[in-house]
Formats: sequence, C-alpha cells, structure tokens
Amino acid sequence: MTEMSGPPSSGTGVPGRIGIGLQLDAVHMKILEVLRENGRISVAALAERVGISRASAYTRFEALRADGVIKRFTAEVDHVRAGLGITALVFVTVRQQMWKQFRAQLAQMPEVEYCAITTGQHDAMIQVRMPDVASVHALVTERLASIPAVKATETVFILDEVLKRPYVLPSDGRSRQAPRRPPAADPAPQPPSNVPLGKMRFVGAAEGRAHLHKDT
Amino acid sequence: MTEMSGPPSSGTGVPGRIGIGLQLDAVHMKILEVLRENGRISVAALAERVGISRASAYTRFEALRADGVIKRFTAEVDHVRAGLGITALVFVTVRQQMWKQFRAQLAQMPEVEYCAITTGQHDAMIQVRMPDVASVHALVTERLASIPAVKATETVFILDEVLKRPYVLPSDGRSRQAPRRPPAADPAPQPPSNVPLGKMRFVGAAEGRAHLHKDT
DNA sequence: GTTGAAATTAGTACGAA
DNA sequence: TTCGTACTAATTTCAAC
Repeated sequence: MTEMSGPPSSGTGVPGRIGIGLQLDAVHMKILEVLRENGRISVAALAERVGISRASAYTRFEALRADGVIKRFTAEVDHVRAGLGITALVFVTVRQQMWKQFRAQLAQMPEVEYCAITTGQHDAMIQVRMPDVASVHALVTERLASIPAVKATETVFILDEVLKRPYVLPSDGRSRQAPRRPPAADPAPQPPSNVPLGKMRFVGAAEGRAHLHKDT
Repeated sequence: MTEMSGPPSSGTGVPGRIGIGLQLDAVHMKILEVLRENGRISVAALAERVGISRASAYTRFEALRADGVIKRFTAEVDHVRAGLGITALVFVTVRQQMWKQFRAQLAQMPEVEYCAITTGQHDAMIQVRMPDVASVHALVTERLASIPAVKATETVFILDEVLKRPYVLPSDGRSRQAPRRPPAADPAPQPPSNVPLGKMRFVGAAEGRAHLHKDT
C-alpha cells in the first residue's frame, strides 16, 4: 500500500500521523477483545483478565492507543431511548468530480451516523437516525436533494437491527491469519474450493457505474 | 414484519427487561454527548464538563446505565490495523418464514459486524470485515449461501468509510423534539413543505417484495 | 442536588529478572 | 520486554448540608 489511501481505513481520512508500526501479537488481540466489550474497564482489571502484569498492561494499552489501533472509546447509546426511533439507509448516486463537495456537505449533517463509499449500483450509503419517518423524508427531499453533488437517492428503512458488534477482530472468525501487512486488495482471488449455487452476485464499481465513466 | 420485531430498538432484541422510564432531560443528553466522544472519561471530569456536581453525575450516570439508555462502553478499533482490511456489504434476500433460522445462523458468524432488516429490494443488509477479498468471497459463497434461509445475496465492497459517528443524538440535528414515546412508525406522514426534485426514491417493503409474497 | 471529607483505586516511576 | 514494588495523584464513596 502506498500511504494514506488504501481500502476502508476508517475515519475522515486524516493523513497526518499514522502510527505505522507495532506488530500486534496475541496479547494485543486479547486486550482489544476485552476493551471492545468493556471500554471502561480499569487497566488493572484488564491486566488480570489478559494475564499480564499491570505495568505491561499500561505499556501495551498506551501503545495501542498511541499507534491508533484503538481509535477511541465510546458509549453505545440506545437511540430509541434517546428519541431517535427511526433508522434509514440512503443510497446515494454522486455526481463525478463532486466527491469533495459531497463529503463536505455530509460533515455538516449531524444526523448522519455512518457513510461509506461503495462499489455497485450506488456510490455511497448513508445511515441516518431520526425521530420519525417524516423527518427522514424531510432530510432526504430537502437537505440531501439540495446538494448539487447528489444525483439521486434511494431510501430504505431499517425495521430491526439484528446485531451490532462493537468491532470485529480477526480472532473472532476463523477467517484466517491476520496478514502482517494487509494486502491492499488482490484483484484476482482464486475461487475457494467449490461454489455451491448461483444465487449470489458480486457488484463491482465498474459494472454499476459504467454509464457514468465519461462523466467527470 | 410479523412477530418480535418492532422498529430498530437495537441489540439482539432481548425482550426481557426494558428499563422503561427515566425521562431524558437536557443534562442527560449532555452526558451522553460527552460519553460517546470519550467513553473512558472519569465521572468527575464528566461532571465538570456537563456542569453539575460529582454526586449528581454519579447518580445520573448510574441511572442511564441501569435504564439501558447507555447499553455499553466499547473501544473503537482500527480494523485495518487489526488485520481486517476489507469491508463488504451483503444484501440478503431471506426466504419467508425462515427468519428465525436466518438470525440463528447469523449469530454464529463472528465476522459479521452489523446486520439490519430493511425495507426495499432486499430483506437484510450485513456488514462484514475480512482480511482480504478472497475471504469475503468465501464467506458469501460458502457460508452464507449454504444457509437455507438465504435465497439470494448481492455483495458490494466498501471503498472508504467517510464518517462514522459513535451515536447520533437528537441534540445533534435540529431534527425536532424527541417524542415522549417514539411513534412505532406512522405509515402516512404528510409531506413536509415542498418536494424539490424528483430524483429521489423511497422503497417500501411491500413494493420491493411484491413478487415474493406467495412465498412462505 | 450540592459540597467536602476519607477510603480506595488508578497511574507512574523506578529497579530487577 | 516484562514483572514487581513503592510512591504519587486521582477517583469513588459516603457523609452532612
């Protein structure tokens, strides 16, 4: 990988300081596992649960934090209890060469909880939390539609959030070993064993946006 | 929706104890605002930032926690640094009357970070984190496709996560007042003011799944 | 709901293994 | 590096106001 780009690194893409370094071992992983379940645990208790000394726990904890492996600690709030009972996904088609504007506008919409650029039919997916359905409608038709960078939207409501895991770790799945340096994206993965049925589809960016490619 | 659902309450839908009660006032909101940005802040510092005494902060903090408004504290981990560089969204069409099985299977897939039931063309959206593209492919074709409840899938890759906010609160947007008891979902919201352009689309469940309705 | 104490716990800074 | 200990600073609890 080159430097700041690469696939989903996370946040607002701050290129400034990247704590590149720090080889994560099993102990680091265990620390992360404990911390994502209980972000308020004391370092002393953490040390005990991981099976290391307090001093080591402090050292590693600080290293993980300084290196950016742990980005921050947050409280998970029940949005329904907090008054935002409706969640919706808005799939957005963005006008080419207006991405910067699109991002800028998005940053000014506090009701947006999540936004990701995707391959496929649409360009971006936005998740919003609102007090009611009418507010979603208002947001999409009035605020999103008025952004020049937004070419079209498609809105879908979330009926139930089946599961939300703080942060998935490699140790969770037997997904395979975590690579030392994650390959940016190898374009031609050999098909694993045998593919059972033809009921699934992968949508690449090129495919979905072929008709836009002359567009800036 | 049919049985246990209801609008996005949150987690795994544990119907057991719901700390229903506790009217959230402005101070509660401020506490939540601070806590979602810094989940490890001490209660003393929290009290200072909110502008109340320590004792009050402890009381309110405990109340929010006990009442389930704060569900948990968690560490945000940089998944790339942790070895999961690839994020994908899998849109799943679920065979009717097999939802329970679908949920059960999902619970056994640790690489799934998020799953929501949605209106629209598909029935559910799943977000997964994997070390590489091949793993996503393997997951979808081997593990997801082998679930009988899964009728079809459509996979999209996330190229960049533009923003991820810990938890949106009503005080963020001028979305309007938080309703006392959030209306479950009023099906016919009167259109707000005026609709500017015809470039957006709302996809309801019935519309997208009309062709499946005879399917159990 | 607030302030001000005491008791406990957390965080830091050493050496030693 | 990691561990163990001692020291300092902070937090939490509990009291009375």
